[in-house]
Amino acid sequence: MAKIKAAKNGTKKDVITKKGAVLFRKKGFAASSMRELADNIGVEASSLYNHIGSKSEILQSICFKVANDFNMHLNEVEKTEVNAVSKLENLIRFHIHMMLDDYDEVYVANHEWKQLEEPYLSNFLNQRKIYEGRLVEIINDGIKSGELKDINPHVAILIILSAVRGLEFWQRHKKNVSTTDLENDIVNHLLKGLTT
Amino acid sequence: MAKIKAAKNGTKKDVITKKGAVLFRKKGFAASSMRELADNIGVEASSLYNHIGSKSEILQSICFKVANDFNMHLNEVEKTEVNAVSKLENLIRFHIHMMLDDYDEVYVANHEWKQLEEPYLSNFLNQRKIYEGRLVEIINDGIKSGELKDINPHVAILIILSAVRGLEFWQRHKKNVSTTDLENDIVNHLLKGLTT
DNA sequence: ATAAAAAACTAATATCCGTTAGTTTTGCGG
DNA sequence: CCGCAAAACTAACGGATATTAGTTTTTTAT
Repeated sequence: MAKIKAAKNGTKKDVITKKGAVLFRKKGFAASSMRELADNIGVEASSLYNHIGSKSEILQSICFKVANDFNMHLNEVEKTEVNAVSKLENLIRFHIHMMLDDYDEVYVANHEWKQLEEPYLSNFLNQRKIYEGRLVEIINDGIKSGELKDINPHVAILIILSAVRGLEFWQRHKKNVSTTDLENDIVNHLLKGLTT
Repeated sequence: MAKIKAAKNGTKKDVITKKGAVLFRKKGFAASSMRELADNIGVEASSLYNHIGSKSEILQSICFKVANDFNMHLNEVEKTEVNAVSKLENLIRFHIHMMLDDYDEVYVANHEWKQLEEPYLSNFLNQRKIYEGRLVEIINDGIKSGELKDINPHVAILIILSAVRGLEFWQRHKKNVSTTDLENDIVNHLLKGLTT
């Protein structure tokens, strides 16, 4: 009946993946059915299989697209020749933008990666481990150069990544604060603290 | 066959709820089956219904027990007559302890509340909103008294709560850092910042 | 020891799930 | 306008799911 409308510069698989990200964010991957996803697109469930291989493949597309975006940006940051604090700030701002711009996809990658099947699960976790290791190295550089306090770099990364992830709760307050204010508040809090 | 062993000072429902928390944390609520939960306990799935009303009820027990623990502690903190920073530090340390001591339950309450059915879902979200509002008030007091920088209190709470939630990723590194060191690092980072 | 209560078991039901097969419709290039 | 490929449809599959009913076993209290 109704055909899947492919947005310009996007395949029909992309449409399914995007709608999947929205649905999986709202209800969770396991609690979302292919019939429900098809309904949201305006098509029968079986029709989806003309474009994708399986339900699991949708989740894979979402998770690895997000992981790749973060990896690519970190590559760029590492190339720049600035001090550690500048790199950190750059990364924090990128994470914030990803969280705000690709909300559904980032949310799903953060929350539903557990539902990935092997070997994708191991692959995903491994990529994350490596990513965090590279961030820890930046913190270590900052400590060596005296820019940063001598704290446990793993703890610092944990706090920074988690704090930014917390933006998933921000959708409610969106109206009251501008994105730039929000960004600056977060960077300031994480780098310079809360107390006077 | 094998009966459910009730731990001393706990009903059999408590045993099911605890095992449910572990299972739901590992696999997610929707992806966990009553048969699998029963297997973990060493019993047939139908036997569980002698002790609980439904699968959903297990999730409710977990989520509202956690919410209640946090509310009760906040009550105590609000009664104390100390400055805002002391209250904040107290709360941060409590969140850390809850995260480390009741890991499975807190994790499930944080991640699986979406699977609650109405009216429990609305009730849970409402409790959370009120809780965060009370935290915001503490931040506001701290700003008024000059203890805290003049930043958006909602953003501050967002960052603090999220950073502490990030401890769910800590289980891997547990071995390398003592709990007290971890606690102090987090409090310091959140209150005093990362830069020198 | 025995009766009552608690909690286990087996078996079954209706529903929903992802996915496949086979068929029909749609839309574009010639 | 025809033919072919893409993509929709209907129907069905086998399997898993939460839950119930009915029965038997186990524990508890007298």
